[in-house]
Amino acid sequence: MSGTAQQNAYAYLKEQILSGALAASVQIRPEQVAKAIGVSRMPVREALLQLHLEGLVTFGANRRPFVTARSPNEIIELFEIRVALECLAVARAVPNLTDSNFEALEAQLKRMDRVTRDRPLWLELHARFHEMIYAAANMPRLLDEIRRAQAAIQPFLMMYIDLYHIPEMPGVEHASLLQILRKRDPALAATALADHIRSAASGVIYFILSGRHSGGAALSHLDPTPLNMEKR
Amino acid sequence: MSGTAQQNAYAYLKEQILSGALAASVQIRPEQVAKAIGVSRMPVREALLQLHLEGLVTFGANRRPFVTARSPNEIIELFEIRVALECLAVARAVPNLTDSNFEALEAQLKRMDRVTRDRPLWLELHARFHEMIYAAANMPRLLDEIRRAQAAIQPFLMMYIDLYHIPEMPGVEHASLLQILRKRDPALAATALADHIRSAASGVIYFILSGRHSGGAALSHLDPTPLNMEKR
DNA sequence: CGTCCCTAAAGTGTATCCACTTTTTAACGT
DNA sequence: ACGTTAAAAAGTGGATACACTTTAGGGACG
Repeated sequence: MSGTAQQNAYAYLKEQILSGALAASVQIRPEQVAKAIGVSRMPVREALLQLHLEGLVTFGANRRPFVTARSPNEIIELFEIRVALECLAVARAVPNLTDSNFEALEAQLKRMDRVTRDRPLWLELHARFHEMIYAAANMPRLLDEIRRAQAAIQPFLMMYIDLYHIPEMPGVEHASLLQILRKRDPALAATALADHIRSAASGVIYFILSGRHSGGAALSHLDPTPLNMEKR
Repeated sequence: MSGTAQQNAYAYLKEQILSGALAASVQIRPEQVAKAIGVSRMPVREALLQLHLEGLVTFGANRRPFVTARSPNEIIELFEIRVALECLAVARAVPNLTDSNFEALEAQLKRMDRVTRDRPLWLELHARFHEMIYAAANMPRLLDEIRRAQAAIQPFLMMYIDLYHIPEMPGVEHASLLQILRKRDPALAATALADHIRSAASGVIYFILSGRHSGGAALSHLDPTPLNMEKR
């Protein structure tokens, strides 16, 4: 409810999409959204453009906006992009990590372990944990790209941990990752991180292929039902 | 002059920026642009948003749009991102390359060699040459990301080859890259490509640090002179 | 001569309106 | 009953208008 109308529209739509409230392939009706948050179509339009460029919204025939539907292949692709980018980031970060960085990372892990209910919060903390590492690489543009790739996958991560209650039995995996980072060996760190991401990837991808994802978000091959239920 | 006003505005601004006609750090005046191409501020606004998300435009204090100024560090960073992404792409592409793909690539190289004057055209053909390789990876999203990173660097490449007349004495480097790809060894291909990109990178970065870049595009530490010269 | 304030100019965000396109509905003839 | 087409409804892109913000100038005053 703060800031410009455009930011509101953007935040609203992004939340709806990332949380899975707006399922994949669903048509977005700018007018409806506009009415819902009390602005005109224009800021919604711009928010949609922005989301489009971030890959969360697709314009179908005749510029009608849909929630982007991702094929399993595209998700695999996004994970591979993440591996490439994040390995670069961690390799560059590792020589720069200070002791106080490690303290902060440990603290963040503890914070994550304390959260066992609130899955979105855990995901948020988890994303921050990784960003804290990458930040040491001093490559802001790279961080942007990583965030973009991450956002494109998030709805699926959300569904995945939501279904399997995964907030990770007190984060052994992350703790051991941290141990490896302490060795400050770029190649080793990159390998470990690649494994880490790929293990998450395989879980998510298996989950998606198994078709267990609910109405939350859907994949491209699922029915592209329109959003509005009134008057028909 | 075709398509929607927004596309025109986008194409116009992008051309101006990529060609270096609009120097870095220069303030963009939506109204001026609008008048210049005969549309209202609105499509220009959206084009700016789009360019912003592609990294070519930055919004300064109070949302005033500027041509993005890149520090030498950011350019280095972008090249490293390219290395990461394009190595992934080539590694995945190499096993899929067919004989007809190689024929097409050879043909493209010949086309490039024939162009010695028209630098922008050469750059265009060169970009396509690389894309032809990556296309075989069957990773469209990755291709997008590569294009984005590529576009962010292009103004500097343009200035660089423009100054040094580089359209490459008949492309030995690319020919030898192609020879390596023929071996269809992903790791080898990735290494070769990394070298290839880094060699371009070091040329561009040296050129930038040497301060020989003209008024075309400027770096962040250079004077942020406004664009409009009328009425002041 | 410098500094503060006040006004004017330029910019930005966005609501509204209109022109044009696409899609749906309805009607009609076969 | 079906397909075809005409009319209506719903969208979309874009121009204009307006409210609000920021920037720049220009005195008035110290």
